[in-house]
Amino acid sequence: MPDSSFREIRDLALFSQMADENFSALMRGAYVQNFPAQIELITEGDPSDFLHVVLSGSVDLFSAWNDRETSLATVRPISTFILAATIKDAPYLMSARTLEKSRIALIPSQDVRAVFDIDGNFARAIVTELAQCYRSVIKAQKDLKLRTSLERLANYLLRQQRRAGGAASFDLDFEKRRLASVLGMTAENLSRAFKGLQPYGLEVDGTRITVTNQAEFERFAKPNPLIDDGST
Amino acid sequence: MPDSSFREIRDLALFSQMADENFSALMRGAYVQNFPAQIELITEGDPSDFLHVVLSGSVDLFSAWNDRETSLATVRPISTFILAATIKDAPYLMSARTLEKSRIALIPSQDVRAVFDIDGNFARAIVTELAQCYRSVIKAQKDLKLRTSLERLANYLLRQQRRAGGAASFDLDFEKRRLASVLGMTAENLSRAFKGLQPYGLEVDGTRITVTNQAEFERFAKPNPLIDDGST
DNA sequence: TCCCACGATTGATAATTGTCAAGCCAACAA
DNA sequence: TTGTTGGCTTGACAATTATCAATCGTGGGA
Repeated sequence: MPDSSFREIRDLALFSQMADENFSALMRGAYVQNFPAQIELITEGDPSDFLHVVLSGSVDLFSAWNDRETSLATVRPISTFILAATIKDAPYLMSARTLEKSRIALIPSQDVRAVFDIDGNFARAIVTELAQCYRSVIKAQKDLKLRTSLERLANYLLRQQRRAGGAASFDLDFEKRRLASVLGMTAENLSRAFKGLQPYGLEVDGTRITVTNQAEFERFAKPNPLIDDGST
Repeated sequence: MPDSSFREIRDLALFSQMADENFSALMRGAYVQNFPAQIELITEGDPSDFLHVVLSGSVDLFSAWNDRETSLATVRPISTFILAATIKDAPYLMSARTLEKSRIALIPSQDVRAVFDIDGNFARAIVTELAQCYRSVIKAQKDLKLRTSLERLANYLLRQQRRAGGAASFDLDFEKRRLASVLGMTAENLSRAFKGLQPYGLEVDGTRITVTNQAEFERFAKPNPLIDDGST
């Protein structure tokens, strides 16, 4: 594994506090690979052989049942995914595919579990990471169960606006069909939802979004830190 | 804290492997309390002062937004809740209320975090617990996004049937209005959903459920271990 | 015993969301 | 340039789900 990737991973909160020798042990069995877009990295139900770290690009976590499919999350650099499956030595609950050309580090799950057993700092870092993940999913759950699709879209846009720096105009960071899936609706419905938000101060031009009336838009969206704040 | 409660808690996977002295330290600040039914134990948004352990009775975890409310989970003995908030020292994402007369142990979050920092076994146990919780929520998410309400109900009934021992007849373990909320639908819809499942081999008499045609019912429900299995 | 409270059910209706088919448009390759 | 592809949009329609109002039934409490 090249030194630069090594450094990037070491700097992750998950790995930064562990003992040098344990980190080295983890990296010995690890390797970095470049994947083109639209490659299925893992398939739900498979045993969790590797902990994955997205170094560049982006990865879609999705799941299918009975001919239906839904996106559950997007993983962006630098972060890991399927940590829970790795720790529990349980099958993946989600499939993963690259959204674009991506560089991914693969760390054998076995090694992760072994180091987890002997390195308290690593174990504690994992706790923090898992607690964070858990709370994110709970928020997503509340978003889904408490809001209509129009409200989910409005709040998604506010979150995206904030991530993009807070300006009135910003770009969507992925294609609308996937956004629809993430928000739990069809692409057609998303299209109509964008229209439905215009009366509340939204303008859409392709992938370019402009909030023309921030106050009115927020009055409609009613964002809530216990659902929409990424940090807590 | 009475010895019996002490023992029950000690036997939980979360606490069973930690050092005696650390467990004692945790228990010193803890106390057990009896609550009547319908008491709000915690409120979302509040700081997480205590890790809760349900010793008897049951607790509903729910959340509200914009005058709507939804049940996210039910906690039954013997298990803990709001572990993630405690660990992260972050506000509760859900409110909790007793569904019936319940005995709850309260362990100061501060103590939990302190012991977590010094006891590797405790930290590892927390990881396992959090990973389990995380995967449960992911399954719930998939259930919500991939299935219609009829399908969610059918699969819920199959899970409940299994929990109850697998016999064709079994009882619902809580009132229908709450079941509706858990399944993400209205009580009226649930009522109709029960009717809608009759053609697939289901009989309902009040709280008594009978699967009259197991094969046909499962053919409709299409249960999937990656959504419906509690263990993995 | 009767009455009340409360959850469950039902019917009527409306809102929301999904499905299907067609058309639009920009990107891209021949 | 032309043709093709794929994503996005639109319209018409159907299915699903929610809302509102009324009723039913059961289990306490007076």
